[in-house]
This record gives sequence, C-alpha cells and structure tokens, in this order.
Amino acid sequence: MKLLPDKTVERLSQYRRAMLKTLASGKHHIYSHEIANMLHITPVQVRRDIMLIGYTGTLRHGYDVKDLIEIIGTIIDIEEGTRIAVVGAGALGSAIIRYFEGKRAKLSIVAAFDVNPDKLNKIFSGVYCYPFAKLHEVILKENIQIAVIATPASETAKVAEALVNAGIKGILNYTSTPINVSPQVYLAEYDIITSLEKVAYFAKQGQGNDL
Amino acid sequence: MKLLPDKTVERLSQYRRAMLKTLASGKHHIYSHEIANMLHITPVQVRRDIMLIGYTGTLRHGYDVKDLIEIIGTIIDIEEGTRIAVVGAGALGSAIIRYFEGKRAKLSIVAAFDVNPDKLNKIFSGVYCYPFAKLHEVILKENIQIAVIATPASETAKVAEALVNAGIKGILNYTSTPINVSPQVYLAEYDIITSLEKVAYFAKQGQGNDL
DNA sequence: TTATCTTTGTGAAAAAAATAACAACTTCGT
DNA sequence: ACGAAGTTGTTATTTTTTTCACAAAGATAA
Repeated sequence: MKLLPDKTVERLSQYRRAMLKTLASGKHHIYSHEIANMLHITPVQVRRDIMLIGYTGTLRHGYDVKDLIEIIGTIIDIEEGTRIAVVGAGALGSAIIRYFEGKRAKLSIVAAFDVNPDKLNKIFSGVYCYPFAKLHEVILKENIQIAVIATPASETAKVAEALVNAGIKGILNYTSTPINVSPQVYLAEYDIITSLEKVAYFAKQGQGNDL
Repeated sequence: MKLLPDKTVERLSQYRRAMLKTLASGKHHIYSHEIANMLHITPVQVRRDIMLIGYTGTLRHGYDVKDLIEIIGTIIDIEEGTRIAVVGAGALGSAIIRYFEGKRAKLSIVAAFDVNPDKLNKIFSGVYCYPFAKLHEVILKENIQIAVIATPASETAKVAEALVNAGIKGILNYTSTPINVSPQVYLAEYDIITSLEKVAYFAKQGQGNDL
C-alpha cells in the first residue's frame, strides 16, 4: 500500500484503541461520528482516514469494530511483533518501561541500557538492563527494531550513532538534543519542555485547542 | 502580535535552547544555516520563523544570539513566569517533575497531586504533593496556569473537568484517553504508545525522517 | 411504491506548512 | 572602484492536511 500520511498513522493508532474499548463495551458496529466523538475530531476526518486504508463500512451500520481493529493491525503492526529497546533507565526511561507493562502485545520492550552500575543487570518491570557497552550486541541478538532514547541530553549523539550502527530502524528521541540520522532510519523527536512551552504560549494567548 | 503558527512556536522553543547553548560556547552571532544545522531543518525555515517574530538580523553577522534569546523569551514566556501543576505523581509524573529540576527558570512546577496516601505531603524533587481533593484550592492559591495530566487513563476525564473548573488555562495530557475541554483552554495531547506505533509503522516501511 | 432520513465515500476547495526563488544589501579582495 | 561571494527578508509556489459539499445507497415508514 502507498505510504500513509503522518497524521493518519497517528490517528489510526488512536482509532484502534478506541475500537478496543468499544468492543469491550459489547458494541460491534460504529458510525464515523461516534468514533469522531470519542477522539474529539470530525467525522469526515475519520471517514477519510478509513478510506485511505482501503476499508469500507456499510451504509446502515457504519463500520465493523472487529474488522477495523484487525485491518489497522495489519497496517501498523509487524506480524512477529516489534521489539523495542529503551536506552537510559533513569526516571524517564523506567517510567516508559513501566507504562508499557502489559499494554500492547505487538509492541514489546525487550531491553534497557544504562551506564549506572546500580542499574545494570537488574530488571525493571520485567525488562533486563544491560550495560551500554553491550548495546550493539544485544540489539542484534534480540532482533530489536526500534529504540527509545531517554538518556541525559549530553549522551544523545553518542547513543544515536551507536543505535544506527547497530542497524536500528526507528528512533524515538525524548532528549532535548536533536539528532541526525541517515535517512533510512525513521526519527521522531519529542521534548517535554518544548511541549510545555507551546502550551504556555497558547494558554497565554487565550487560545483554543489544537491537537 | 498576531498568533504564531503552531509549528513555529515549537521551533522557537528549540531555537532558544540552541541559542543558549551557542552563547555558552562563547559565540555571539549566528547564521540561519548554522541554526538550521543544529536542529536539522532548513535555513529558510529558520529565517521565516524569525521573520514571523519580527526580529531581523544583520547581513554580515547573521543574528545576534543574545537578542534572539531575549525576543523569543518575550514571546513565549510570561513576565512573572508560568506556574505548572502535575496531576498524578506516579512513575511518569515524577519523571516529569524530576526532568524539570532546575531547567527553565520561567517554567516552574509548583505542585503535584495524587490520591495515593504514600505520596501525599511528600516532596518530589522539590515539589510538594497535595491530595487530589485540594486541587481546586491549590490551583487558585498558587496561581497555577497550566497542568500536566499523568494519571492512569481511567482518571483522565475527572481530572480534566476539575482542572477546567479551577480555571486552568492550558493542559498537557499524557494519558491515552483523549479529553474534551472548553475552547478557552488550550489542550495538547501526547501519548507514548501512539508515538511508538507511528515509529513502528514508518520504520517498517523503511521510511526516512519526519519531525 | 415512493418519499424521507441517515450514512458512507470522495472530488473539490480551503487552510496550514514547507520550500523555492530571488532581490537587496554587505563585505572582501583585487 | 568594482565584481564576487555570501546572507537576509520576503514573495510566490508547492506540498500536506483538513474541511466542505454532495452523490449514492440502504433502511424505514407511509
């Protein structure tokens, strides 16, 4: 299938979760405006996204909840599951690991890395913490595809380089240092301070919602 | 000044940090392409953003680093500083508090809230943890303008309502439950799972960088 | 049957964001 | 003095994302 728009992929992830919740409540069919209400977006947007993934609902009952969950799965997930590493097992890194505990079956955090001797060889919420020096080796051995960087900002560049060398396919960078990777590696950056400064700016202007 | 574009505000926050780093290295003037390199974006984008805030550099030396820092401050910051509350002092909430310790002078986390009796009335990285029941009172008394929600997803709606009732101006929601607020309140949602699923999707497609 | 109501799917339009293109200006080197 | 090199500021263009508008079609009810 053609590459989906960035924003559509984000929303698909949200649709799926909304559908899982819907299914749990015993509902098997759902209209675009109901999905839209759950996520506080417009029904057209929902329909267009669903159009883009090539699924089609029925005129009278809207979309089949189970079908939607399944088809979104075929788009986002990898059959065998995606294996993730968290680099940096400090406050943020371990919060992320904790947050994942038993959440999504197809995304699993399978390794953590740190340099702090207190953390090495311990298990955080079921995830083993390796020394940073073993990063390359473990990524290969454990067949890890994507990595989260949650180290101090000073280490970001070094970590990113090591990850790329180890053949990682995607990086989610939570440090405040922007990184540069070869174009084959997908990179997403997220910084808490920037988010808060943005909220502060728009709150100050008395402005309404964005997403 | 006219309201700035969403993405421009995000980048301004990053420019400022890049400039602080630049200044610390003893450099007082900088070209758009140098800023662009630091952030891995294009020089045109840097120039356009700077144009939008009405600052103008000099032809020979580019931009004055100190000036840039200062003018971005007048745009993003509130004179008296922005006071922030974190609702939910679990792993994620306390990681955020920790992350902020001594970072930005104009953004300060001044209160945490939780329901867990183990956490109440304790201090996390210098931030006092109040019982959730006192939320309204403390937000008023401490003159808190924006809030971060880092509770379990099941509490999101209740927390958001309480925050809006207390007159909060902006919310940053880290739970996976989308919320609905009156349009005077600026809302930003960020969900770790969605981010990772997005990275997984694009990594799977062997796709290059986005931001 | 036939009119009405509701919902999907999608072409077309609009809005937002990024990129290209270039005039105008400084400084440098000769 | 004057051309070459390099940089900003900004208009125009392109690309991406969202929204509008409506035809098509299934169900219901008279």
